[in-house]
Amino acid sequence: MSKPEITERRKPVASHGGHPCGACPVRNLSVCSALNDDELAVLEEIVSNRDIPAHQMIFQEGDDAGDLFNVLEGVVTLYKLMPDGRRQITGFLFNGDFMGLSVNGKFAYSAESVTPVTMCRFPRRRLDGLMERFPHLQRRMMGLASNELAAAQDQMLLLGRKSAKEKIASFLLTLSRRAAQREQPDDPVFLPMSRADIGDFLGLTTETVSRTFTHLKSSGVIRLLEGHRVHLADREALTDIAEGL
Amino acid sequence: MSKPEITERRKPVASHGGHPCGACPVRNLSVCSALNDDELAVLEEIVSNRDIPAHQMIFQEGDDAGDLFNVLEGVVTLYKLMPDGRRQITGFLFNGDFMGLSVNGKFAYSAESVTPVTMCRFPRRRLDGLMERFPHLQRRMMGLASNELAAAQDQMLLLGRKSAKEKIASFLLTLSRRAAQREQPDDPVFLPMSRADIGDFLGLTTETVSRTFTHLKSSGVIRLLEGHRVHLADREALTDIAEGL
DNA sequence: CGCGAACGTTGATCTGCATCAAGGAAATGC
DNA sequence: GCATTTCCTTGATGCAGATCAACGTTCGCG
Repeated sequence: MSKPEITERRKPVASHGGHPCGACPVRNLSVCSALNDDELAVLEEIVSNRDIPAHQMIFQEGDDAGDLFNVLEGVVTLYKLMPDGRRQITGFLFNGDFMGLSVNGKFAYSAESVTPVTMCRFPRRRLDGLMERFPHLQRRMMGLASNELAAAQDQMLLLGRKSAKEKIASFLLTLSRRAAQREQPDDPVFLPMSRADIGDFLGLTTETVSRTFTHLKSSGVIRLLEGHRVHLADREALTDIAEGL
Repeated sequence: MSKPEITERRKPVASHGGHPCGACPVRNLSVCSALNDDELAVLEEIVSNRDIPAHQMIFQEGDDAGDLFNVLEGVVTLYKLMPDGRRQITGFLFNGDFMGLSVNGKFAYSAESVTPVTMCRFPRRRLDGLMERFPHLQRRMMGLASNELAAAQDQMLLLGRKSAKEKIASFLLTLSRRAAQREQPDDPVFLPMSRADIGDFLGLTTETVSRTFTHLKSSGVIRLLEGHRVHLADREALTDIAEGL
């Protein structure tokens, strides 16, 4: 395959019992965790899957937000651009994470795959219908929105008031904690994104990100490993740094 | 009264028809706009009012988030603190604005009055009950959360990627637009908060805020008026500055 | 496997904003 | 209405991180 393409997989009609959503790898991480098996079967009626290669645009700021997405596998960035190309990444999404909250029916940010990604997709109108039927689904959505908002506020504190060192330390710890929540290894932290991406998330340049990693490494707090992984050698020191102590 | 105190006004039992919520100054700005008169009467059962003097703490990060609040009059800041005292203001609230979204039943930020404030207060548990009964109320809450999230993302772009001048220009325009939404004058923009507050919102120091105002003033883009007001003399120029053009 | 491009690191220099300092204006309290 | 405090502005100086530049390393692809 020379030209990467987005693959649409209309889910196979459930024929012999085993249905995708029930076997979903992120079933108890995401929205779906609010639903029991019967309800999940209803959800499955409106869901379709998508495979996306690395470094592909998923949607753009301002696009009609007809769909909501759930990341099953891989990493996604959400970001905003200024006319001159300055970029602010507002979040990295991992498996189980949800995206698509919109304002006036338009996406408020763009989304791009960092690695190859598998997602599932819900038409917004249909999902709204389900929320009317299943109030706990709506509760769950509200909870997710609240969490996102709290994360956004932490990020504002980071961007507005932390030094480069504090930013990198906070970033590593946040990734580690989120991995733990997904029941994935939280120590060698997986950093699939580029230095430029990290910079655009933390309000720094590539060079400063790189220098700061080097500095934390030579002070023995972290160790850079093969395959985009970072070992948090001294987690306590890292926590202190992150909080400015 | 030498020592300022928070006044709790248990609403008067509706006796002769005219009920506070129906006459609420922010009725069609806030959550309540989702409700018709009958539903509003139910809401009124669980609501109580509070008057708070200027520069008073309303709640603190980590407090049990038993209540939700709606600002009727005055200005409130939401903020986060670092152990060494660095502060990031995550938002300014005006009349009609809502606060109290929480994570794990705790407030994720502190709230403080900037001016004297009148608020109404809903016990969270009771409001949750109402949301089950009135799905459009839940929808409305979701909409408010989405808007807040979009605003938070704009603020991340501002904090991470904009210069001091761009930050101040964006700030003034945002305040102007929000005033218009509340059907208040959007041109002489009202800035009741201190330079220090503005700095802590924009990730700048007091001095830089002051210098940047002076600079915008001497380039004729704004005019500083009496009574914490700013006239946007050249709104187009301000817009261009805000977007980095 | 070997070539080219993208990515990462490191160094030298520059600059926007922070910090330090001090005087002026405007609230606040008696 | 005067004193005191707090806030705002302006100036001088310093520094964290940006920018500019160059080289090493990794990865995708033929």
